Amino acid sequence: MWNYRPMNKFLKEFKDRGYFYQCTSEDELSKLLDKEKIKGYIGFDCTAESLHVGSLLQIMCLRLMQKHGHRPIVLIGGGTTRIGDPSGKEETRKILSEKQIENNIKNIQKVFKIFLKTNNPKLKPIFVNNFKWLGKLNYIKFLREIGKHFTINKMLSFDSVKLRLEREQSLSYMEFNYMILQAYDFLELNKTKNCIMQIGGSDQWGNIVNGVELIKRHSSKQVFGLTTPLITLASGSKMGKTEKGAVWLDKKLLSPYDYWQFWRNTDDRDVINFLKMFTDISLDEIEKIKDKNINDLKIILANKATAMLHGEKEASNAERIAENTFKKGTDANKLPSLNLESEFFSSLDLAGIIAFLKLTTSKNEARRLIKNNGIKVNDKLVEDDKVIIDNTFLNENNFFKLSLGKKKHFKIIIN
RNA sequence: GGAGGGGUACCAAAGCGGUCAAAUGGGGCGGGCUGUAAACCCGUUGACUUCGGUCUUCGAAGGUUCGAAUCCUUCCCCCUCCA
Repeated sequence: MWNYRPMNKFLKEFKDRGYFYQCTSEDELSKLLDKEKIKGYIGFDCTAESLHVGSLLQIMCLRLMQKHGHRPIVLIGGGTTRIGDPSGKEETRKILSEKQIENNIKNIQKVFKIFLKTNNPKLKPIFVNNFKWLGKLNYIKFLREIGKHFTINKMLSFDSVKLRLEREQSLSYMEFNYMILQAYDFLELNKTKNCIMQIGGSDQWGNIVNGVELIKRHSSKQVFGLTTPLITLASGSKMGKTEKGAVWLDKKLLSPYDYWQFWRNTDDRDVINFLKMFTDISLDEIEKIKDKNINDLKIILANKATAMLHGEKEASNAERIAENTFKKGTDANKLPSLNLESEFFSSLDLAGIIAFLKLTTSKNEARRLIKNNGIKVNDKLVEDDKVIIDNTFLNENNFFKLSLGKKKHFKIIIN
C-alpha cells in the first residue's frame, strides 16, 4: 500500500531529526521537493523583544531548508501581532504599541541573520512583514475575495476557537479573524514570492490548513503545510521557560554563559533528541556518540547550541567558566567579577553587600540565603548573617570569592 | 440598559471583624542525596531591623470600630446571563 519511492531527502532529515508532526499531502510534497527547489515560510510573532528557545525549532527548520537548497521566507507578523493569535491562548493578548512592534521586528530579524546563511543569494532568507499587505487591506474587497471562501461553520470547528467557546472565555471578533489573516498571508506569499510551503508548530495546524485551502480555492494551486511537534520535556513541562524568564536568543537578554547552562542542564532523557533537533551534528555522528557519558553529551550539546547562536568563542568561554565554577580547585581569578567601592565594603555587613550588588533583590533575601546555608565566602560556609567582611578576607589582589548556592560564584573586587 | 458572580502575595486558591504578613497547592530560591540530570526529602518565599520588634500589603478612595482582607459608601476593572 505504501509506495516505495524513497522519501525526499529534506523530508527524511526533517523527520529523522524529530521536526515532523503533520503534513497536508506528504507524498506529493516529497515528489515536488525531489523535482525542484522551493520557497517555504514560517511566520513569527513579534509580541516580544526578541525570540526565545521556543522558536528555535522553527528556526532550525529554516536552516534545514537551506541545507537542502530550499529558500526560507521569514514572515514577521507585524500585522497579525496587531491582532493576536488566539491559538493556545487562554486570554486575549495585550495589544502593543506601534513603536514597540517596530522595535521588536528589528531585534527579531537579527536573530535570523545569525542562524541563517545570508551569503548565498539563492538561499538567503527573504524577510517579509505582513503588515505591508494586511495594513492596507480594503475591508469590502477583502470580504468579497477572501471572506467568501471561509464558512463560519468551519471556523467554529477549529480548536483555537472551539476551546475558547467551550470554556466560555470570550473571543473577540478581532481574534476570530486571525486565522483568515494568516491564511491570507500564505496566499499573498504564494502570489508574490511563489511560496508553496508553510511550516509551523502543531498549534498552527488549523491556521496552516486554512491557508492551503484558501489558495486551492482562490488560485487553484496546490501548496503544502508542515507542522512540527510541540516539544515537551521529559518532565512534562514546556520547553524554554524557566521561571527566571524565557531563554532568550539574544545576549542582551540572556548571557551566552546562561544560554550554555540552559543546554548543559538538559534533562537526561531529552539529550539525544535535543542533539538531533538543535545541533548540526549529523545523524550518523549522533548515532555513534549516543552511548557516551551523558554529561559529556550535554557539554557537546551546550557547546554546539551556544556556538550556533553566540559563536565558537563564546561557547568555549562558557564551557571554561562552567569548568571553573563547578570543578574542584576553582581558580577564582577566572570567575565573573563585580566591583565594590571600598567605602561600601567597609560600611556594609555581608547581607548588605550581597543586596547592594543586586545579587538578591533585598537584604532580607540575602539574610535568608545565609540562614539556609547558601552563602560561602572564599569557599567557607557563612553562618552569621551579620559578619563583616574585612580586609582579612581579601587576598593579595584585593578581592574575595563569593558564592551563592552551588552555581553562582563571583569575584568581588574592592576598589 | 437589566440580573447575578468576582478582583487576596509570582500563579492558582482559602479566609469573610481580632489568634492574618494572610491556610493550602504550584512555581521560585536554598540545603540534603547525586552527576550542574531526574525522582525524593528538608527548609524558605513582603520590606527594614540593634532579631526585641517596626513599617507597608488583600482592586482604589473614604467611613464604621478599641481593632478590618473581612462590615458600610462611592468609584474602577473583569466575567456570566438577559435585553
